[in-house]
Amino acid sequence: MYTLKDVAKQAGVSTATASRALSNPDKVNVVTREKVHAVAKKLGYSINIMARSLRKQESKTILVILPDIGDSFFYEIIHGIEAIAHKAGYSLLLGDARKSQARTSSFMDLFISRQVDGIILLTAEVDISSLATQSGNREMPIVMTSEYFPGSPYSDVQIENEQSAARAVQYLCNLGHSSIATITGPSSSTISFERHLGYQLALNRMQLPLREDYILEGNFSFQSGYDLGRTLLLSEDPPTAIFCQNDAMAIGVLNIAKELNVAIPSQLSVVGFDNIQFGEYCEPALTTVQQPRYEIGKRTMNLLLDQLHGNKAIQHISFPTQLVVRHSAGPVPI
Amino acid sequence: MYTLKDVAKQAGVSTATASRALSNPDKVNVVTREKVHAVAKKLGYSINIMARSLRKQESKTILVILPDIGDSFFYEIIHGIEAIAHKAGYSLLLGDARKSQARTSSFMDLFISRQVDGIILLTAEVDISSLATQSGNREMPIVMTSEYFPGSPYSDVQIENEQSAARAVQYLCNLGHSSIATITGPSSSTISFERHLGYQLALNRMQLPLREDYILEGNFSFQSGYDLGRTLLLSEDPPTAIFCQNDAMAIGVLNIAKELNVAIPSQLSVVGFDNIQFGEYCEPALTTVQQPRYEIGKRTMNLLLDQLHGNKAIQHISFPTQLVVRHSAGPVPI
DNA sequence: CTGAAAGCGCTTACAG
DNA sequence: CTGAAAGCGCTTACAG
Repeated sequence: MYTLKDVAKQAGVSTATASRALSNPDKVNVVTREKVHAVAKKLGYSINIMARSLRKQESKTILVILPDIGDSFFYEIIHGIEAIAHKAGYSLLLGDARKSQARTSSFMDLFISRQVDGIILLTAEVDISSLATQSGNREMPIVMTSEYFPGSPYSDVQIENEQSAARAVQYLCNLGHSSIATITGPSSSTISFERHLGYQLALNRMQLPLREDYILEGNFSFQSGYDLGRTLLLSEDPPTAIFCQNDAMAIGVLNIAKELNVAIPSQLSVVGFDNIQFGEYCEPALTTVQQPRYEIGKRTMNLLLDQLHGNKAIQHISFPTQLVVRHSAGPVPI
Repeated sequence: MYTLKDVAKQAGVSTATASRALSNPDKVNVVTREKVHAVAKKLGYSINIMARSLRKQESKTILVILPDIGDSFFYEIIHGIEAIAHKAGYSLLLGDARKSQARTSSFMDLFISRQVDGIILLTAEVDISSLATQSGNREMPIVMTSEYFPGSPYSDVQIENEQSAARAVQYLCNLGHSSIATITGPSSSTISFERHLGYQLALNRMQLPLREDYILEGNFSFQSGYDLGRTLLLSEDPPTAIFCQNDAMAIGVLNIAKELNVAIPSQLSVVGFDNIQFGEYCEPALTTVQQPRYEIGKRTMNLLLDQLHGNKAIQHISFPTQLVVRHSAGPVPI
């Protein structure tokens, strides 16, 4: 393993010059520069970025905190983040929120403080105040996406949750449904709250009553969709349509419906939210709401970059969505 | 942001002692130690690991290279790796192989050299020789899993691919099938090769002929299963069963079968491999081969730890699997 | 355009 | 048990 010192010596220059030749080419005479480059290449020299980071007091690393590293919903977002980050010379460090919580001492504590120049939060399930404290009053650039805090002091990029949900429910109304139930996310989730607002809005617009027994709180998991779907289908007055606040729950509903021999979409219509890959391969393929996840990721990282470059203004961005009509929703049964 | 120097000063000791109190508690007088700890806590001090890494010449970081960061197949393995790594004080850095390839200069080049104490390869799609060169003859501890090179110079942990595939195909035979096709992975894949050996073995055992037209090469993607499934189903003499070398392709077959109105399992039996989460929610639920992914991940990291601790012996570990019988395979149609 | 020197925040022989 | 000092591999004012 060669160091800058080796390169400098072989090139017959000081380490200062070698460093400049490699990192600030135009501050160095062209012939010197080329000599250094040649030697570096010959030796297979590669910089020790820990040393550089230590010296420059920046890690060129972004911490991305996800709710669950196993949930594929986030990957397109991450790819978007990565695309921009890479162009700007930043690397990504992926952190699992559940662990971060538990490991206040080791994980957060360690990473937050110095290893990381900024943070992207894909979850609201972090102790944001401890996060602030940990970073020792040094203001850590933070951007949230996918989830956020109401009245958040951080920039965030979201989708139009309310309108999107309203449009999905409206779609069911247009198919003739008037008994439309909903399975929401956990009450702690802001986006769930907003999507539920959309559900209410659509019903309102159609002058349909809000029925308590048609509003069930899930937790965004397949299992909760399955369980609550059963509750709805076995109730005295089952709905003819269910709007699920995410696809995993919608797929859960599809499964329990199948089990109970409730035909979809002829007897029950189901609409999801997110457009995860699997929804396309469901039986029947899931009608759902598509978010521009890659774009969201890119935008999120760009916002963070802004902050990293000293722009303090906090921004709230909202992307529109699209209803993806497939085969899990149809006309109301007669 | 406080440094060790601040802690030392406030505690009235040298930085050497402060450092020892924090990292090597028993090398320090108990009262001194506690004073240091108290100050550290009061100040919210957290170590700058870049400085430590630079000084100790170790990063306490493991690079995990995956074929595709979006493929959820790998997450349980990663969780297993993480569990052991964390206990041993290591962090994980996730790398996407496609990018690593393309970015020989930035990604690999940078990470391989010093940021990382060891590497876990979940793919064979890396230029292993460049990897060796990049690491500058310093022998980098490497363990492979999920995929490997035949006659690999690295330790690896695998599953019994051949036996597992043979058992799956045997299961189809036992259901009365004799027209059993297979959709394999790419020919460059060692595990695909082994699974195919298992297919051949089972057919052989049952004295069934190997038909060239029943052996199609896919690439482990949903789409290839879909496409090749169509080829098989529309052929003159379609098989009554298809063994797919992974679940994504099996689900592709399920979908095209549905489209072509081929009933599963009454007209066509399908068996997959891997037991990805989605297979359980398919219609019908997928019969497949279950690998102990979490255990595999743990074992892999343990092997790497061995090497990190100086144990040079290379080991090849093989885990058994289990056939998960669900509803995508049934008796041969009469 | 180039170099000597200081310093980023740690750890660790070496003395005492 | 404790401290002074060197050093990990860089970068960057400061001089020249």
